[in-house]
Amino acid sequence: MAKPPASNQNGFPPARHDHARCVARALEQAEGICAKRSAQFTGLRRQVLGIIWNSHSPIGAYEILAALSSRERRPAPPTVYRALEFLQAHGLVHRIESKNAYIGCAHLETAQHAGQFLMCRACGQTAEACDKDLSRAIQKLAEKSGFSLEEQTVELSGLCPACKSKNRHAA
Amino acid sequence: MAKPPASNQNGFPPARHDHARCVARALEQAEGICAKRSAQFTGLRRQVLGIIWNSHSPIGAYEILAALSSRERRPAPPTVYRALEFLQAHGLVHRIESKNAYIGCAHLETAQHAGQFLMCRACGQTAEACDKDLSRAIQKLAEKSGFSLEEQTVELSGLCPACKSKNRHAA
DNA sequence: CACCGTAATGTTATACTATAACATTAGATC
DNA sequence: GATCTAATGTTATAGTATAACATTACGGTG
Repeated sequence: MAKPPASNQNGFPPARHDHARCVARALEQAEGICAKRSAQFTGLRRQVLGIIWNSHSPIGAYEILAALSSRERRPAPPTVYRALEFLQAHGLVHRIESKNAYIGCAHLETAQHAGQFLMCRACGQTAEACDKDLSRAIQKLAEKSGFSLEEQTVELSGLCPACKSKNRHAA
Repeated sequence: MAKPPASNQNGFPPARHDHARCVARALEQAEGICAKRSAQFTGLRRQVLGIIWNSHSPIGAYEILAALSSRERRPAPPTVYRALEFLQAHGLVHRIESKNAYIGCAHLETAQHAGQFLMCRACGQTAEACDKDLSRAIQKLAEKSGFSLEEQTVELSGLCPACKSKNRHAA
């Protein structure tokens, strides 16, 4: 059994952690998930997922495109968007609507779920929460409104613990 | 004292309601709010707000631009985006991130607040909620994570009560 | 193994969303 | 009415996303 991913209880990764493990773990899990569904986890898709997992901050489609490019190879936008579509469909990445950007799913063990994101405006690091109480409150609001809930976007912006304390120490 | 805006308890406007009253009320309140802050509620800004309030569905910037255009007058995008910027800054409209679109604020009496939106995927109608329990759950999640919350995006998509019952009768 | 059909990727063009930078006009203040 | 600032106009361009069609790679079948 693989060790759990490096992260504090608060969902934000420690400032210094073995990030290679985060990436390797995500790719492994993705591979397993795709195999189970006989979905093709192709080289391109793996590469894009790797690029996305390169950091814990959401990354834009055109940044991915740039990372994918080299002297010999210069893919066009649809290449990236199609890979993203696949990865999103299988719950391997989430789209951050308020940033037009994409981030790797941090809860691959939880089948199809709507993410709740805590995004630091200073360092960009983004934690994915899966808060029961929050989910329940959303579900209740929907019920109360006679609304049949299908999808949800919950994106919270502010300062992560690390940047908050940095700020405090500064002026 | 003006009558409250037409709406069911669930936040969605009744299928048939005196929509002219919604618009008039929004414009009046906006006028008051701007006056209080000595912000200029110019003709253009009033016109854009009126276009946005023309329906209870979010509207895109370029749709607003089209509505603003005529044979004699054909404004450029910045005209609309600047008006939107002003209206957002004063809490008169909200941006719906997941749709790149804008909707009139339905809670002008509540000073600067983050909206919670219930968006019908069938008819587009969007209700703005201000759910205490949901807000509390979000705040709690932030605290638990040591996160200093500044802004939030909560956008729920699904079927509104009316479309839900229509769907049930069909099929 | 050769064939076929489908899924994936490549390629070109274009649509949609948003802003930078500078010019002009309109309003407030004195 | 001169002057200063806020608002709007104008031109150009950046950034995000998809449509449509061509080609390639892959899995199954005879």
